[in-house]
Amino acid sequence: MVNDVHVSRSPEETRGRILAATRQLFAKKGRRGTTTREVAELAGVNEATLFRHFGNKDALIEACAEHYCAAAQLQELLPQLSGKLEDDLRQIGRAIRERMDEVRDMIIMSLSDEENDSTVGLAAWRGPQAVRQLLSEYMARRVEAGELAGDPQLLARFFMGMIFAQVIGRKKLPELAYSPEQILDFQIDVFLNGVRK
Amino acid sequence: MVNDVHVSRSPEETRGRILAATRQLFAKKGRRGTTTREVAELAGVNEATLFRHFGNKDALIEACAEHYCAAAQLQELLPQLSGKLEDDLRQIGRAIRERMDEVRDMIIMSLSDEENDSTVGLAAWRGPQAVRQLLSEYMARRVEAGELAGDPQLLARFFMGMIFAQVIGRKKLPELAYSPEQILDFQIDVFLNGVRK
DNA sequence: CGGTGGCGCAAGTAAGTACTTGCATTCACC
DNA sequence: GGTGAATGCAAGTACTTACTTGCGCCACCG
Repeated sequence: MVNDVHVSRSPEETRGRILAATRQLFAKKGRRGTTTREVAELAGVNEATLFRHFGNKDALIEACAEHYCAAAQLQELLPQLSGKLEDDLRQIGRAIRERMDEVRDMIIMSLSDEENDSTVGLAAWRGPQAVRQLLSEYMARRVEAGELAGDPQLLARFFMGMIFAQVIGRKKLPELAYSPEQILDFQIDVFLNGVRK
Repeated sequence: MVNDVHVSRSPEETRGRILAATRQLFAKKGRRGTTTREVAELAGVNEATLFRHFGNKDALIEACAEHYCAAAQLQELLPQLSGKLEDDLRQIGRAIRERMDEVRDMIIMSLSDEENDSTVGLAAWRGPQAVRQLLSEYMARRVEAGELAGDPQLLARFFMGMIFAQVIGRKKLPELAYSPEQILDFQIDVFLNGVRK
């Protein structure tokens, strides 16, 4: 017996562990800063196994981006909204924030990616893009109903930008004494009512 | 004569060219993705010269961060504001946007930096942090004057977040048919008046 | 005019890294 | 119980990269 840790792991599980480790490390150290050895070690597999699964490093990155950047589930959320604007926006905002939190690593990674049209870059932004499209349509409906004013595209972008800034900046700027939910409330409030007394 | 390009360049100029090249490449490819050879080539100097100036790669990065992340000049702007809230905010917003545009590369680089307390990370965020502090104080004054409502810290963070999202997302999301100035106008407008009709 | 300091150039070193290979081991399933 | 697929393991290859070194060239300054 060479290695005791050989306890009935399916190839799918192994694959998943490698992908998880890849995501984790790439987010911290970038595509070139991460070595296949590190990934294998963190995943608890042998480096050779990694290559047997994915062929080469680029394919691993591609698989990782594909795996973690599935289409957004906002589409499922939209039909079941209450109809009350403020509640809707809060639910949408929460969904977007959670989604962005999940792919935060990938987004940051894609920001500093050298090729602008790389697989990672495209995959990481596909989710947000789809969300923005849906959000634009939602805003357009609300504008048409006379509840909002302005260009729906701009409104959607602004709305997502608010959340984006919070998700990205959270780790770098000193912590505020507010929970994410409180901040979301504040954002919705400003978005809807403005700050002028 | 081995190399014709030896025409009276001061050491300071050489140093500056290396720093500029460093910034440019690091922004695109990250700290590990960039090689000293590339930097030297882009700067038009020999690789050995680079090491003679900075010693090693880390010191080069440090010098680069230090060089391009001097304290913000918002402090100079504040005293000469008109006093009219909307105009003030527009001027402040413009200054912040321009400043963030300048250090955008460094910020992105610091986002994906492995060590959270690295020199680069700290230096790149020093500017924004200082700005946020000043902005908080400005907001506090306006709240005290009864012109704004809410926690000044939150207001400042929100304000900067708006601009941050625009600066960062500009290159990745499909272009909008608005100029940066128009978008700033829109942002100020939303910030001040809200979007509810 | 002589020296000194900044630089180019070429070659080299040591370490890291992507990726391969051959073999032993274990587990699942027939 | 035997077979095959998935994996661990160790060693190795070819390449890149940070960094060094020794040398000669040239501009400038006294």
